[in-house]
Amino acid sequence: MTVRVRYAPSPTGDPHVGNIRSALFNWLYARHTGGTFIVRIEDTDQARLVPGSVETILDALRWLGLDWDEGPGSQTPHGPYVQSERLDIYKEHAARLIIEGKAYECYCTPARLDAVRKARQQARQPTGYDRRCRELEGARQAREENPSAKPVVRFKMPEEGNITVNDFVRGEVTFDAALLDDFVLLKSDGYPTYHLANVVDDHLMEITHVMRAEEWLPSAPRHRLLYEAFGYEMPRLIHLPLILGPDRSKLSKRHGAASVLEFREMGYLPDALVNFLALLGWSLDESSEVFSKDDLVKHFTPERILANPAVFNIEKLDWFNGLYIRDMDDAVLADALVPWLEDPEHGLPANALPVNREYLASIVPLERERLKRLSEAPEMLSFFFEERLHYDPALLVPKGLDADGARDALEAALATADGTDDWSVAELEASYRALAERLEVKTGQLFGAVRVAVTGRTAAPPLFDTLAVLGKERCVARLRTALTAL
RNA sequence: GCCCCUAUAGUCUAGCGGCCUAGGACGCCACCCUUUCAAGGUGGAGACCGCGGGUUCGAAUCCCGCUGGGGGCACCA
Repeated sequence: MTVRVRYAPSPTGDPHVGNIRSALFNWLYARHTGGTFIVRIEDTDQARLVPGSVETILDALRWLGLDWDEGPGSQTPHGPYVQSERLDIYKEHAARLIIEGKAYECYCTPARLDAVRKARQQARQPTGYDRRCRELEGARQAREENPSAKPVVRFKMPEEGNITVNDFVRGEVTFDAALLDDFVLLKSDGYPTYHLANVVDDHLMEITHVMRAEEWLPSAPRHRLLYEAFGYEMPRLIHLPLILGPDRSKLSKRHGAASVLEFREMGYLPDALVNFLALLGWSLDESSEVFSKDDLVKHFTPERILANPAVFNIEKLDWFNGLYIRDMDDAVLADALVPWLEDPEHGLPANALPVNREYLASIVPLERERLKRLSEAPEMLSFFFEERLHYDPALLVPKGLDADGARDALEAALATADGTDDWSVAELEASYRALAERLEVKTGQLFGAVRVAVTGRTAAPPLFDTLAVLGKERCVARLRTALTAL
C-alpha cells in the first residue's frame, strides 16, 4: 500500500504555524515513504472565506519547500482538490444516507438549537441537538414553525453504546455514543460540513493516513460512524499534539506572530523554521536536533510523534535561525540580505541604495555570526553604508580616559590612518598596537575609541577587519568627524 | 456544565521495569578565548520524574484515584 496523505487547510486567513506543522508532518511522512502528498482546499464555509488566502497558503508551502504531488489545478482522477468544486459529490452522499435511513432533514431554527443547548447545559447534561426532527412528528412540527426555511441534513447517531477509535499515537479512545448528537452533514446553503466533506474526500482521494491536530480527536467517533455508514474503509488516524503559546493556550494571533508569513517577515529562514517545527511533537533520539530537510525526510516516522502539547518557544527558534545563518555560504547570505537592506520601509537609507554587491560581499563574513534574523541586517550593517554617523560623544571617551585623553588618542589614530598606505588587516593591527604602546594607553582604550569613531557604536565586528572593509577614505573621514563631535 | 486527551527542569525533549547518583538542547550564570559584540570552548545552577495509593525483589517507566494543563461540545474548520 502506498501512502497517500493530505494537508487540508481552509482558506480563512494566513497559514498558521500550528496548521503548517501538520502540513510538514504529512509532507515528511509522504516523502519518507515515497508516498503522495496532497493539498486539498476545504472552502466549505462561505462566511469565513478570505479572498487570496488559498494563494497565501500555497505560497507558505512553497517558501518552506513543502512541494505537493496533487492539489488545486492538478488534473487527476482524484480531483478536483477544492471542495467548493465538489458540491454535487457531497449532495449525492447526503442523499444516499437519507434514502438508506441513516440521515434526515432537520428544520429546527438556530434559535431553538441555542435554547436546547442552554437548557441542557443548565441541567448538567451534555449539550447537543435533541433529535426532534429525527421523528416524523417532530419534523412536521418544526416545519410548521418554520415553513420557509431550508433544512439541514443530520446524521443519525446511535443512541447508546461505545464508539472506539484507534489513534496511532494514543491508542484506543472510547466515547459514549449517548453523548454524541446528530451532527449536521449538509448545511442549509447546500455546502457540506467538515465532517461530511472530509470523510467523503479522504475516501475518494484514497487517503491512507489522516494526520491532523488533536483538536479533531473529539470528532473522530463521528467520522468513524460516517465511514461505516458509507461502507468505506477508514484511514489510519494520527492526531498531532497542539502547539501552545507561552500561556499554554492554543497558539494564536494574540500570542504575537502565529502566521508563517509573519515569521518570514521577521527574517526567519525556512529551513530553520522547519527544523524547529519538526521538533514540536516529534523527536528522533536523546540528542539529535539539528536536521536538514533531507535528514527529517530520512528519519521521520509517526512512531516518534508525541501525545502531549508543546509550547512554542521563540528563543529556541532564534537559536536555530542563527545556526542556519552561520551555515550559509557567504554569497548566498549576501543575496538573501539584499531584499532586507533595500526594503523601502525598514531597509537602509535611500542614499545608500542600491546596495553595492561587492562591498556587501566583503561585509557579510564580518556580520554573519552576529545575525539571528535577516531582518536585523539593516540596523546591524547600517554603519557600513551611512554617509555620516551620529555620535554620542560620551561613547567616544573610553573608560579610564578623559575627553582630552580621547582627543589625543583619536588625533594620533587619525594621523596613523592617514599615514598608512597598506590598508590591510595585518598592517592596521600592527600600527595601531604600536600606537597604543606609544600613547601608553591600553589597547582596549584606543581600539574602543576608534571603534566608536568609525562605526558610531560600541558593539561591532573586530576592529581591524571593519577598518579594512570600510576602506581608508571612509575611516579617515569618520575619525575627523568624530574629533569635531568630541 | 458534559466529554476526551495529557503530565520528566522556565521551554523543547530522551527514557518504554533494573544501564537513572534522570541524558541532550534552548534560555540563564561563571570562566576561557578576546580590542567591543557575537560565535566557539569549558563548567555550573535548575526536575524530590505533579500528588497519593497500589503491582513488583525492584517504577520516571505498569494500574487506580486526585490535582494541574490542554482540547472539544456550531448550519467553523
